Amino acid sequence: MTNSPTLKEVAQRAGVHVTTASRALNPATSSLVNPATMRRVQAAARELRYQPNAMARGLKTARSMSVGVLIPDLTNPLFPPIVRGIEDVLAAAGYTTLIANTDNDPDRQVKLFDTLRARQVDGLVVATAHREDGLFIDAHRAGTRIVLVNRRVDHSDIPSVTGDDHDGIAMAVRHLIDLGHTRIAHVAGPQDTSTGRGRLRAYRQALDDAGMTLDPGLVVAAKGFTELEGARATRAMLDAGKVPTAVVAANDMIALGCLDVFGERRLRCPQHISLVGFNDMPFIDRLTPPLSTVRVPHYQIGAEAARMLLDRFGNPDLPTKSITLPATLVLRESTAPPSR
Amino acid sequence: MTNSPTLKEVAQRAGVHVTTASRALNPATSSLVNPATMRRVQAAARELRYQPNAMARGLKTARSMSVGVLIPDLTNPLFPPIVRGIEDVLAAAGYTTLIANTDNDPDRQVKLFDTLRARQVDGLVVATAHREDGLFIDAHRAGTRIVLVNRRVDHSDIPSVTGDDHDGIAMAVRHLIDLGHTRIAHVAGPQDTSTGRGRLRAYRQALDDAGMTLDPGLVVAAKGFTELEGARATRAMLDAGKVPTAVVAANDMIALGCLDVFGERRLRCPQHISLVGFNDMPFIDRLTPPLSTVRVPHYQIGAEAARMLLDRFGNPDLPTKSITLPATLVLRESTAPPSR
DNA sequence: TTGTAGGCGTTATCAG
DNA sequence: CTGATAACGCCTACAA
Repeated sequence: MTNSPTLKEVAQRAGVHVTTASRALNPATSSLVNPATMRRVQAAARELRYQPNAMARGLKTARSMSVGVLIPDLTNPLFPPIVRGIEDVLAAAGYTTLIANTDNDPDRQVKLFDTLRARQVDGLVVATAHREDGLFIDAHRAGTRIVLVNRRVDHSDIPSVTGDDHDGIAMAVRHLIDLGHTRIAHVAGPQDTSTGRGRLRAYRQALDDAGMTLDPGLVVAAKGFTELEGARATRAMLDAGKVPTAVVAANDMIALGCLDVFGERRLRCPQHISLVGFNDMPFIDRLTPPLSTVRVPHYQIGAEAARMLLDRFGNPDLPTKSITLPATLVLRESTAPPSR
Repeated sequence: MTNSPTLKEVAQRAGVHVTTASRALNPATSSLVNPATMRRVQAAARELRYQPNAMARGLKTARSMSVGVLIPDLTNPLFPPIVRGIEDVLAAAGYTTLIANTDNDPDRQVKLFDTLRARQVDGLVVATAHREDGLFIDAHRAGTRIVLVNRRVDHSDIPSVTGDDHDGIAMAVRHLIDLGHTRIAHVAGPQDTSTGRGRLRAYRQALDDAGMTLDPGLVVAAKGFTELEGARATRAMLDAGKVPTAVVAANDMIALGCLDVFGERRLRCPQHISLVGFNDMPFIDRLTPPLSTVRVPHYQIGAEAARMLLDRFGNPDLPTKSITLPATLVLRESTAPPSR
């Protein structure tokens, strides 16, 4: 951006040494400087619209005051609220957020991770972790500050903030049972993610708790949390002759895919078949029909993760913790008693 | 991130001087170095997972290899596609994107602008400009590299990439006229933005071109491109006793607000009243009813803006240009002939 | 082809 | 309270 004024110029204008100017402008050290000179320096800084050069400062202090955020894809409406939560908390603390889209591509993820390292980010918020993600396990072990959001890594003590998957699914299944459903299917998510796996387990357990036996044909797994994959998996189930009266989708994107297939097969929702999603992502309430789903407080997840990261900056030896935020069942119009 | 290896360490491991290591690792200068030593250096770099410190490099080269992006709010589904377009092009050129949300708050915008300046961004992509936006006019004049997306600034030669608002609205109005509508309203956007103003003008002109006289009561302006404001403005129009048979909304968010009010007033869309939005933002096709709207290629707008910025980095004296990308009318189920 | 010296803008550490 | 000096990690003349 052309030529930013430097501290030296501010100092000259104020008639003091660079060091003094530095001290005057730095809240932490400004108490050591004469109020009068302080005012002069601040005036000069204001007049020149001085902004300290973050790169120079970072080089000296070995802190970039920036945090990297790894997400699969910003255009998936699930993530912007999380990112906003992160940004709002971080910005208030003076940190800048660097967002990187991995597109679920491991190579890309490594590359982006390295770019972020090159930029000397002080820490990372990661929404793309897989259950056995060597990249983050190693980095965490090596001392990189990482907080996981949404998904966890198996057998690892990387701190994390997630929604209550287990309880969310339990409520969804319970709700369908209460409506009278007995053939409840699950279109699961990818099993190499903690969310995909955890929600499937929760579904199994919920049926078990209700004393219902599970029909393995009513469980299919999507290979990604996408509409297309949700549709593919649902089609596979239906094509195998398994027609449930209700479906619990592993997330809202997958539920969208279910809905697409219901349309193809002339299955009206909720008259012929009920559907529950997961996440309550933006705009899912305006679908036809408005989707019943499990709400997870995404903004708070992001905000909490950022706070956790900041805490760890302050005290690097803080014990690892994992926060689970409560889920809520949001009933709209995609669920109804089974038709006979 | 703990202690990144430095160039010095790489050099030591390879048994060469720092300078040589620097040259070996830098594509531009690597031709000056002995192939054998080059291999040694590269091996050492790989083993240490060396990443050049972007801050140190930036300090020396006076370029941060980063670009700031100013948007109102990431959770508005209009923006993620634009941001993705920007990021994809920029990342391919080795640039990092810094996203900042202004929330339409001028003070916040100034603050974020300064933060970005502090980070020494090499340029800016701005989606938040107002028609008379002193901040960007001044910055542009002072030599800051800026490209505007979506919105323009009046009487200014800041380069920009926008969708074809005029043609888009013209097609929408034409379509409604062709369906037989004669009482066509416009819920306009904020008039201090080029999009809000431009679309209103286009609406007027389109009526005029069709030889229809404009009923001033059928034009209301929202104070923001939001669902709430769209609803407020629509309510005001209806409360004034003006009931159109069709509405052209200044964008999809406003259209959402229109739909809300139609619901309140028991006006069925499209049976009783037709509606056309603008932007074709994600998920607007899954509404009840699926919204007819004007599609603007947002990803391409972002990508094109990034390319323009890169061009200007390469040649700072490039003449300013403004690119307009074509709009398309997307007909879905929110428009129908007027009922009698 | 490789090494030496200096400096980018800032702050930490001394000394005055 | 203020000033001098060095250093952060990298790059770029210039010299060898």
